[in-house]
Amino acid sequence: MNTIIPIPHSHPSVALSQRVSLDNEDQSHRNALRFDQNEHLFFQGDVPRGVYEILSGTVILYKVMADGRRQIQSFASAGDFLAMTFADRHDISAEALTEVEALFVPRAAFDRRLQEQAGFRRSVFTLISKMLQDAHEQALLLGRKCAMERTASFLIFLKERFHEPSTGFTTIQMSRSDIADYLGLTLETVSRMMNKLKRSNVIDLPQPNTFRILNMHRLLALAGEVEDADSLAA
Amino acid sequence: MNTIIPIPHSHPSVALSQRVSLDNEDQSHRNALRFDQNEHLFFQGDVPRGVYEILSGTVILYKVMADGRRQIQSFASAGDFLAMTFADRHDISAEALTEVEALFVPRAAFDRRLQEQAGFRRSVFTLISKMLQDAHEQALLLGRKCAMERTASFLIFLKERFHEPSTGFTTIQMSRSDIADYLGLTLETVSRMMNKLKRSNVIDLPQPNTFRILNMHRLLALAGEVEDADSLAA
DNA sequence: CGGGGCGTTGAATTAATTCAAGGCTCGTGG
DNA sequence: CCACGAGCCTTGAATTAATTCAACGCCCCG
Repeated sequence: MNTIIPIPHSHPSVALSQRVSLDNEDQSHRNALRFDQNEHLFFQGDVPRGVYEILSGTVILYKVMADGRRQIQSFASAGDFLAMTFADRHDISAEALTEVEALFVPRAAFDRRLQEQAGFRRSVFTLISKMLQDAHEQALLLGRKCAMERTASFLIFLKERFHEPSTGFTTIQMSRSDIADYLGLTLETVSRMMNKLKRSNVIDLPQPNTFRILNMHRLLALAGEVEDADSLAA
Repeated sequence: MNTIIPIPHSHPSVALSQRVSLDNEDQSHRNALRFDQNEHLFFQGDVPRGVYEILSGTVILYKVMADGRRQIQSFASAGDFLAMTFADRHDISAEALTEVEALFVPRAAFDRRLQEQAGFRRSVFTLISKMLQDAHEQALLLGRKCAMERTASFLIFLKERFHEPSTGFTTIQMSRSDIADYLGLTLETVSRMMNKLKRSNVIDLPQPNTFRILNMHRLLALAGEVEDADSLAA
């Protein structure tokens, strides 16, 4: 999962061979699909055929450049719709970070629901509004925040999204390399920032993929969300 | 226009006092509005009341952090819809870069058109798809491209959007500071990159705000759009 | 003529990357 | 059962891309 994707734009044959689950499309529309970890739901460059509604698991959406540099756009999980595009090609790839269950809704059926169900249309619009706002927030992070601010912001995001009340901890589902490609940093920098937060007792990080926020106020300040001066960002 | 905005979230009273044009809202719905250069259509934090359809001019959409750092999200011009959000607050501010004419459509009227006109709904969805794709492209630029690649990408974007066939040149409507806040760089770096492109005859830059692409192939390579090795990026 | 706003350029500084080495964990096979 | 290797993660040192700080030039307007 952590290696550079060698094929920026999948050739149709390649894409098909890797997406065995999509064979189900033809058997029955609005089908439940299963994707293994690291399997792709679709590739940048593919022709969109319908919308995926995630039922369980986590998907990463990303873009790659010709030389392999990767930018992860977002993480999608239960309740999210993917590929709600009217473009003739997917501009991003979608890869299962964990095992994923999804509902596939062909474009025509999706269109019909938009037409006929006002409530559905409203919730889709709300979802898209949220996606755009997230994209704005991400642009601010990538364009204007330093490494520590990005990392702190990310940990807050993770907690809001993946916190497990039972243990009080949050599991980091993705590798340092994935985090780096989401935050526009290198994996070494991500590691350094996280361990710096650990050493300064802002977070508890018993394992590389499990953490707990010890000082939320401080973390918010470090994330640049509060008008607080020099905490320990430098 | 180039100074840091001192008020990240406008207080309602402040926002109203600056948006005199909005007084028209109550006189007649679906009203044509005029905004002077540097006037705001709305502020980050305002309650959205409807959608703006740009008829002429250019608008910048941006976010500011508590300490004044600014990230410009996008430029909107004729045909674009702004504030198509279902959130209860604007997450970004919209400022007229030039004199702007816009149509204001109250949210209820916009909803109705969405419900009743399939063609309108489709074109709105297509527009939103495009906005999301642009946001993805921007995230890739901000997260993974170096200063020269960002600058080259921006010049190509400007040309596609603002090229004037009559003169063969493209006018740069915004300041170096605006460009920097769009590209996640400093204004000095933007200036350096542009003049480097000028010195190497990739572009013609007779005035700071007017340019013409002399070597598109080279510029595309520098933008990271082509699998080309070391052009002169460094 | 003077001054403000923008843009350019150089020099010093710094934040983040790159390169390199080593450590931990887990699964597999001897 | 332990050894070994692969895959991640961490950490340090050197390097570099971009920023910061500073000065200056240009152009337009009062």
